Amino acid sequence: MRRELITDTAIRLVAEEGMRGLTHRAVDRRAGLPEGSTSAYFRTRKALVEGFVARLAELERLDLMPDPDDVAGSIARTLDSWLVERDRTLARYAAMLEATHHPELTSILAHSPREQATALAAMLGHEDPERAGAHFTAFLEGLLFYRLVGAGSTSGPTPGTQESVDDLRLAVEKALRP
Amino acid sequence: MRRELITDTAIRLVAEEGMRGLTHRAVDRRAGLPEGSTSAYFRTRKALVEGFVARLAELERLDLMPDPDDVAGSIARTLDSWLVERDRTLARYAAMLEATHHPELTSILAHSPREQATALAAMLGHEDPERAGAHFTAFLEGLLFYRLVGAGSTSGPTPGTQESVDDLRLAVEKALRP
DNA sequence: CAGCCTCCTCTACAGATGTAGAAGAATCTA
DNA sequence: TAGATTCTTCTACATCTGTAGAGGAGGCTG
Repeated sequence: MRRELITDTAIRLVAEEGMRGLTHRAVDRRAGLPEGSTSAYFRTRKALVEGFVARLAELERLDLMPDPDDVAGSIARTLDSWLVERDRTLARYAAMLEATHHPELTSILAHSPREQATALAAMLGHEDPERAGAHFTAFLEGLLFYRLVGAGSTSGPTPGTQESVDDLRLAVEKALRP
Repeated sequence: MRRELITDTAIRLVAEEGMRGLTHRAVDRRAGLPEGSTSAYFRTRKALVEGFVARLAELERLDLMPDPDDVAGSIARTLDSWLVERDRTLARYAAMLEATHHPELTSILAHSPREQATALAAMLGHEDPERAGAHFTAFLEGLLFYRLVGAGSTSGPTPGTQESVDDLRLAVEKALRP
């Protein structure tokens, strides 16, 4: 339980201050724990990073498989929820960037929406489901990134509003067209 | 000139080790400069970060406006070149994430491909160029991110090859369809 | 009850980091 | 050439960070 308090705090810290802000003592302070606690649970920094990434993966292990009656709508709602959970999504980006030079994180992070997207594309009758799935995934990834940290973060509709969901749905619908 | 050596080294460092690896002394060592050099040119870490981001923006200030005779192809080639320039693009992602909690970086980074994308969408006869431009930009952003740090980084074609450009072109063509 | 085990807190310490200033080297100006 | 100005290197120091171990609090087992 202390363990989760620590990893959850780490996620918030990374979202707000970047990987650089993730230190044992900073987590202690932020979580209101006595100094040394984080260091006791995660002896090395590597362990702390892996712990926080694992927690992230655990929190995100919701399936992307959409409601067949409203594919675009349900995907749009999922995306919007990720925009609302800003901290978690930002922390995930930081973790993905980190995985670039620490390959062991890749396996922890892999929640592989790609296979799901491929399956989805096949389901919808694309001729090249493999590629279409990849492009579709890329598009979702891009929508999210664009709206959260890219140019769309200042200009787009406010996450959590109907307008935001509608905007996303329009984009998703377009991406789904074969 | 020493200044550029320092900022260019900083870009490489950030790409390879993340923001956490960006320290005055690390830059000195990496650039083969005597200890203290980076600290002399950029007295504070904030200055160092701003310096490296500014250099990044300077290097990327190439216009995205594509060849009208081969819109998809020229965009695909630009994207592929960004995949090839892996370090620079990774550093840009790190900088964008950093800008999330250091707003002053936003203005340095703003190279606004969005307006260009909007104009492009209008040119191609979209009914809602504003929105279509945003979606198009998001899609490009996503393609890049997906292939460089996302799931596509392990499975996609090798950047710099014809196959890579072709794959990107297919995606871009699709995104351009009204 | 005694002993044991787990969880937690505290403290220590070597090394890294941010920052600043002193002093030397190089270049320019007159 | 002499002096002034800028560029460069070196050094110092307070603080932060990663890491480890000693020991205490509390509960569980027999």
